[in-house]
Amino acid sequence: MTYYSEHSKVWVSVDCIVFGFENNKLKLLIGQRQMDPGRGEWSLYGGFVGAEESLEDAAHRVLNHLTGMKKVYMKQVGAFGAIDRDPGERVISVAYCALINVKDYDDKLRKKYGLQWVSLDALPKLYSDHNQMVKKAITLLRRRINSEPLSFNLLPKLFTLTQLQHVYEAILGEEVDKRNFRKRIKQIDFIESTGLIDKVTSKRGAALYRFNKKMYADDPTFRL
Amino acid sequence: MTYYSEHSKVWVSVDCIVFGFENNKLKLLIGQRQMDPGRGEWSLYGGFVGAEESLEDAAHRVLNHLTGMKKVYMKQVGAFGAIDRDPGERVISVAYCALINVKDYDDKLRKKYGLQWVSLDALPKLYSDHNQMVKKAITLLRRRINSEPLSFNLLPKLFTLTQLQHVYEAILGEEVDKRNFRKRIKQIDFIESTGLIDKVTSKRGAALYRFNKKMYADDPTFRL
DNA sequence: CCAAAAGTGTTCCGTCTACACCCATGG
DNA sequence: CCATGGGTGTAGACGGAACACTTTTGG
Repeated sequence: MTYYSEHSKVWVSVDCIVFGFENNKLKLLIGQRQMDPGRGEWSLYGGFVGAEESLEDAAHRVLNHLTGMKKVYMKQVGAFGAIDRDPGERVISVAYCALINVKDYDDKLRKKYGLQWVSLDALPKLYSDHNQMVKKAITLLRRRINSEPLSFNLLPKLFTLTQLQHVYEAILGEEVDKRNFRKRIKQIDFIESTGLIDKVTSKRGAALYRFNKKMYADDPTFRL
Repeated sequence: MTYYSEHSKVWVSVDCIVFGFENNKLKLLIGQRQMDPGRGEWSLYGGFVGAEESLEDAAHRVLNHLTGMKKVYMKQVGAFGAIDRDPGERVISVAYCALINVKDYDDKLRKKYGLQWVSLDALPKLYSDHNQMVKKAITLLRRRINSEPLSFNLLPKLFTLTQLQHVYEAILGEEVDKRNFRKRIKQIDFIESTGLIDKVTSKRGAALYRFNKKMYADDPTFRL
């Protein structure tokens, strides 16, 4: 197959931009590089794409390796291919954005890999072009949060409306009016009230809601 | 650098999704593959990414080679990396979307490469996953046309409001109210009327407008 | 003189926004 | 009993959508 062999191959990696939500803040999972080049620098977690796996598979493999979690929401952010983006060799990287519920994530695994949840407003300089990747991921999140049910991925299965509102505020970076927010939520029938009451976060108790996936699949219309 | 060499490299290509606007229709530039695998199938035009060029550079190189045009509007659509997406070898491809003014494109070059402008509603089955790429590109276009000044790339420097409206209708796939459209355009100060009149497309004559790039750069706010 | 495209305002309706007070309970 | 977070409605502003006729001129 000489047609292909005239051309050169390159390394391709995936980098995972893992967002979580904690203390009413949007957080990013980063670690310090254990290898050269860039040993010690803050970095997203990534991995090379194998010869026998798709980009999506590679991204899920890396994330699963890190967190033990499967079926996580992931979306491609884009391919990053500047020649010298990696200080070692020429590597093209495809960034993927994942949204996880921090509570579902085994903290022992987090510590095992030396990873940290860092608040987005306090994000340090990251390795290579990883800051760019994060920036693009946030732009995408902001653009999509009003037309796709993303936010539930950052919350437990059962959540209160106040929690949900805080997720929106964290992603949009601005405050939201409580009454207007709840008014709109009520019009969305796949966000349904379970009869349950959460007594942990408030004395009075707050109604617990959940995202009805099937109902959404039947009529995937979402406008917030 | 054993850290890298443990992993396998892959071929990476770019594919250009070239949109044009003609006869009030959005058109796509495609050709028939001249090489195996897939010889004779309709296809986007692509090329391998060289060891010494960035993804953007590769996309521009391919487009420039095809059309002779430089400084064309291009935007990354995404990376496509299913294992068997290319029937020959494992190739990961990054799709780029370009918007060009058909009139600026030398038709001799088009014929030289055997390319055709095909209306989007009559798009044939394309090679590999190219239909998916096109679909994603259109989704992106639709989403962005109201928040970014894309449409001017499909028109000559001077254009009439009716032409501009037709571009919107072609991209959105639905009719637009003339009076409402013009009302909104008037509020955008970087779409400015030159004093000129176009007598080609109408007997009465229509005012020619242009996109003032500098004015937009000063205040890049765009809401249509 | 007529066909063909350019150009022009107003009204209505629905949506978004701003805004303040009572409720229930644990400590 | 009080501090804390949960829960509720309305009025006014704004923006988008619907809608029809006059103008110009080349052929």
